[in-house]
Amino acid sequence: MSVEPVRDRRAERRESTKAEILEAAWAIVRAEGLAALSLRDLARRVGMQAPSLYQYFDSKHAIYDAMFAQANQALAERLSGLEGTGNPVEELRLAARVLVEFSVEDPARYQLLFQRTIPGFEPSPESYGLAVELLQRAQVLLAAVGFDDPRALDLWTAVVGGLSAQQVANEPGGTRWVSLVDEAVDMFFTYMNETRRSR
Amino acid sequence: MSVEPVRDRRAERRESTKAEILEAAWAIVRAEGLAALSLRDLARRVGMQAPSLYQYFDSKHAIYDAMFAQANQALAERLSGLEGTGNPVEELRLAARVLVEFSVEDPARYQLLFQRTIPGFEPSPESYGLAVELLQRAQVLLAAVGFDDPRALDLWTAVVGGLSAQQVANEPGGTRWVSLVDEAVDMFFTYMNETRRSR
DNA sequence: GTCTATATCCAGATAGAC
DNA sequence: GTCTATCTGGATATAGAC
Repeated sequence: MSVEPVRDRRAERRESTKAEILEAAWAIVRAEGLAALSLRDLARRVGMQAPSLYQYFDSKHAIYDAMFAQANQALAERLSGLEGTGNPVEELRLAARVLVEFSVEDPARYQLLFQRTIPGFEPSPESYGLAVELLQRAQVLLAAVGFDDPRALDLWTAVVGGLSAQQVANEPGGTRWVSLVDEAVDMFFTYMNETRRSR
Repeated sequence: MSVEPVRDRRAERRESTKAEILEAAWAIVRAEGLAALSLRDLARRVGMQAPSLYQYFDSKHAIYDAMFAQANQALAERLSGLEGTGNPVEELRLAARVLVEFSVEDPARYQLLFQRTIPGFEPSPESYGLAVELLQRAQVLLAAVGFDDPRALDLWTAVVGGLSAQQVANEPGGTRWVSLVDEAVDMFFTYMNETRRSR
C-alpha cells in the first residue's frame, strides 16, 4: 500500500492562491463597483497574466459565485454569533440590525448578495442554499411568537430589506436608515400583535 | 425678415429617430438585463450601424440618461393620474400601490431608476430633479396627516421600497409582495398613529 | 447630414509552448 | 502552473464617400 500523506501541500497552496485571488477581487469591486471586475485587472493585482486565473476558476461567473458563497458565509457567521437570548423578538431585532449594518458596510457585497445585476449570473445551488437557511431561521423565530403565516415573513423581509436598500442606494456609508431599525422593528411587531389580537 | 417655419421637419425626424432608438434600447434591457445593452445590438435593431448612433446620443451613458429621464417621466405621469381624493392616507396608499406595480412590471427600469448598478453612470441633474419632486410629494402628503418628521418619510420609503425590492429581486413578475401593499400601509399608519398619540 | 469603413483599445476565453 | 499568442466581440472615435 502507498503512504497517504496527511497534508496535501499542493492543494493547500492552490486554496491559498484562490483565496488571494478572491481577496483581490473584493478589493476591486469595493473600489470600482461590482460590474467593473475585469480578469486582466484582477490578474495584475495578484501578479499573474489573465489566462492563469483559469487554473483557479473556470470563468468570471465562477469567481462571482465564489464571492457570493463567501458573502453568505460571512453573513451567516455574523448572525450565528448572536444566538441564545431566548427572546425571539429581541433576536429578530438584533438580526435585523446586523443585516442592515452588514449590507451598509460593503455595498458591492450587498449588491452581489441581494440584487440581480450581473447579466447571466446565477448563484450555484450550494451557494444559494445558504441564503435559504438564513431565511428559514427568521421564519422559525417569527413562528415562535405566533406568526407562522408565510406572509408575515414576506412583510418582515420587505421591512428589513427596505431599510438596507434605501441606505445602500441613497446614502451609502451613512446612518439615516440604519438608525431606523429599532423603530421599524417596533412598527412590525406593533402591527402584527394588533392584527393577531383582532382576529 | 426671413420667414420662420412653424414646424422644423428635420428636428421632428431627429426626435422621432431618437425615440425609436430608446424604444429599442428598452426592448434590449428588458430582454437581456440593464447592463447587457450594447451599441452594436442596439444599432442593428433600428437598422443602423453602431457609429450612426453617435449622431443621436453622445455616448452610451447619454442613452442610459435619456432612459432614466423617460422612466422618471413615466412614473410621474402614473402618479399624477391619481390625485385629488382629498384623503392623504388613501393617496399615499394608492401611490404605494402604483409605485410597487410600476417597479414590478419592468425590473430593468426599476434597476435603472432605483439602484446604482451601472459603473460610472450618474443621472444628470435634470433627470434627477424629477425623482426629488416625487419624494417631495410624499413628504407633503405625510405632513398633511401630521407626520412632518423627515424620519417618517425615510421609514415610508423603506417600507414601499422594500416591497418593490423584494418583489423584483425574488419573484419578478409575481405578486407575493405586491399583494402586501395594503397591509404594509396599514402597518405604517397604525404605528405612526400610535406613537403620535403616545407623545 | 448620414452612412461605411476602419482603427484602437479592452473584454472574456482558449490553445499550446515551456 | 504560468506564460505568449490569438480568437471573438464591444466601446469609442475618426476619415471620407455620397
